[in-house]
Amino acid sequence: MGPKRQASSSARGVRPSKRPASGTATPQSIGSSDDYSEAGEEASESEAENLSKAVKAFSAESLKNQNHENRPLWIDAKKARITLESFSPLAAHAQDFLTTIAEPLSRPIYLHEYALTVHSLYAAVSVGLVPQDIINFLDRLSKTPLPAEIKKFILGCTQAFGKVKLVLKHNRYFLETPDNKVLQKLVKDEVIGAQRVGGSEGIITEKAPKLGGLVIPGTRDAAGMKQQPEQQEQDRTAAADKDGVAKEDDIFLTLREDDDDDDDDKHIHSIEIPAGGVEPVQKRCLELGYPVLEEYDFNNDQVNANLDIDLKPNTTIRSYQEKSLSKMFSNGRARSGIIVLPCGAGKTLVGITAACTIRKGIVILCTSSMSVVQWRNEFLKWSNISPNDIAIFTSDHKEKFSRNTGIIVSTYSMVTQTRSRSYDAQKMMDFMQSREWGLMILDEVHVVPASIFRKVTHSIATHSKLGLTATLLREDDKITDLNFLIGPKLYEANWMELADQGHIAKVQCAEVWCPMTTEFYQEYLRESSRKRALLYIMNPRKFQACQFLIDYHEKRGDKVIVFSDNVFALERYALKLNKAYIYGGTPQNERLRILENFQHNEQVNTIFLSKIGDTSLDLPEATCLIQISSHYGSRRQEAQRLGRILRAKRRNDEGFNAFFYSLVSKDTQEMYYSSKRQAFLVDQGYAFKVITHLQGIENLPGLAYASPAERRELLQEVMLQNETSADVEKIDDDLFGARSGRPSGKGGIARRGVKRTAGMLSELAGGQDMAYIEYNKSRNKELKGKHNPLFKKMAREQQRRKAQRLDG
DNA sequence: CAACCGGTAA
DNA sequence: CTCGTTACCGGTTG
Repeated sequence: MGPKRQASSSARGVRPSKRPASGTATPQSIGSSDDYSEAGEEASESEAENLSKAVKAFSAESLKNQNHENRPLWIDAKKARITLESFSPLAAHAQDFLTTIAEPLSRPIYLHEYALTVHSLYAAVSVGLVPQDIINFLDRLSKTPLPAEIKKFILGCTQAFGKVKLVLKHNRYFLETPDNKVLQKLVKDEVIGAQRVGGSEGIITEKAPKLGGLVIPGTRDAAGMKQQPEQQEQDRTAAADKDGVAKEDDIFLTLREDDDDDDDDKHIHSIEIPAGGVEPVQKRCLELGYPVLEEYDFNNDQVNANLDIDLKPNTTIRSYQEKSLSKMFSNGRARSGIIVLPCGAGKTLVGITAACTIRKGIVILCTSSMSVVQWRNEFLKWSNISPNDIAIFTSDHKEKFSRNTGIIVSTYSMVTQTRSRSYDAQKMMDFMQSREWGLMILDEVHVVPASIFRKVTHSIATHSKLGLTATLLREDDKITDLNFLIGPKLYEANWMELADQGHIAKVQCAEVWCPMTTEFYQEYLRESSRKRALLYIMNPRKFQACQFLIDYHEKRGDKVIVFSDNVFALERYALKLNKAYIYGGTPQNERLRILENFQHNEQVNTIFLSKIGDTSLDLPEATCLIQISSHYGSRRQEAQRLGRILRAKRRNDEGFNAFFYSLVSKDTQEMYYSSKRQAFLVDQGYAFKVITHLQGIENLPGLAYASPAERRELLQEVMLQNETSADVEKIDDDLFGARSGRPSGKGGIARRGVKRTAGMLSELAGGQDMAYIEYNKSRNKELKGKHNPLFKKMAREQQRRKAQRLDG
């Protein structure tokens, strides 16, 4: 807030007497903006004066003049926050604009809140907006005159943005700017000056290129309106006419005139930079306040071979996908940046369309080998690319495309491997590093720390980068550098809006409060934090709620997924309810079998998943999701999980077509985490209903843990589980310190015998473990067929897990 | 020899 | 703070 306070006090000194003539009818009586925003601290202003001003300002007459329903914005100058009345007739347009220039904070039903930040403005400028446009637009839509601080803020942080671009032309890097003064300044800088090619004489001046007609495949323009390709260039106009609302175009059109003004006599000044100097120069420019935009003039790239790829003729992309792509390609070049779309909204297709637009060599990086395969399949499904031109590069699959250019799909870990590589992998990496790529698609940007991207961008030369993600947030701050490592956020979709348009499912979210049973709560109060978690997860009332909900939704014909982060709880729940479950230790083929059954077998309507389901598991359609334990306060996980049911669109006629339950034990830590986790979804506009009692739960036949005796037994098991791990922990600390050599499967058992104190208890716990392996079989076996060494294998798995549990 | 499994480090 | 994942290596099998 520091700088902003300063800005406001200096604004008071200057005190602009009049709003700029923006041609609107807002009366001046409302007072200048700084009066308005500083009413609290300006002691000299008398209450009466303020009051009379306010009365005048809000009189029927002046409200009519202000045309206030066409002014849906409230702007808080001090916090740089913008509030949008989403019920306004102009809301749709305003929203497009706001998501471009500001960070959406919270978008519930009626009022949307946005924050103007340095980053958001950077992103806005990088998609081609001019600061004055931003100001004019805000001024046009704001209910009150645009505060001078905001104006100052916008101009202050955008004047240097977007001025400098890094362009790769004919295989050479150029630092490019329309402002010669800026370039002179940069050249004088010692770091940048030392890097440039051609000494002090090397400033190149040329006429700015006219925007070339570019058609993004899959859009309406591509389908038949090729005579007017310019329409595509300005996403604002595109957005305006796409929605079929032609009324309010005047705002956009007036802005556009300013834009097109003197395109003809603009010049571009540039210096050349060697490939090795890109990183230091980029860094230095950032320090100097001139963040470098990366753009790829792929249409004029004669050096790299063209890739033979196009979307299949009958594929059309959805409006928001088009919108996001138009931000990327709006000036006929490819901008690097990040596109944020909810899961199930077709991120892959956006990537594919981008690839079909650029049509050069392409690298795609994913988090798991599963999604590598998926990406390849999607490419074959949506585009006409020849299967020979798209190669997979993972540990167990090392292909090359047959012709001189193509697509490589790989994983982050494959590319950033620092340890020794296998011979084939090394050869493949050499190949990737030896050539130049047109586009690099970075999937699931949010799960990868910035350091990985740094490595990736260092090792592979690419003209442009496109990051894709559903939730651009992490609990740690490893994501912050992304703005400059990949590029600014180009587009962020509003989940609610997509749901309303029927692109993703409408979800009813509920938090179910389960009271702790007295016995469990007693122990909960006594125990330390580590054991507490198990107690509130294994709370019998929660179990019952889970059982009830599964029963209820299965009867409705829903497919139910139950999530539990805690593997112990996962096993216990699944076994008790006789459902199949998948966790990390479940072998690959078994996973597939279970998922297959879940998808097609009428008898299997519920599966239990560990954290494995968050990513890297291609879940079939589910319509109900129950969460019984989760990872502390991770908003990302919550969002990711919700995303798992967004694809479901069956039964569209009803109000909701998907359900999301979060089971929480009342009066425990879980309540706190839960509220933290929900923050993101609430900001996206999801309303969480709290359910304190599930109607009819008492009458459910076969309700588990209905008798005190059963509950006591469960408690005993849980406590035993606790003591086991706790004891081992202590002993480990005493004997070996934090990390001792890890014993392999058999060794673990042998070692257990050595530790006397733990021995007895582990033995007991072990026995119980075995008991539910048996149980488990009964269900998982039905699903998978008779003869199988799987039993042995699973038993081994269990042993291994147990050994690990004992170890750490 | 290719495909697959199990173990380990990160 | 635990869980899950991947790459790589070496061994077995058809």
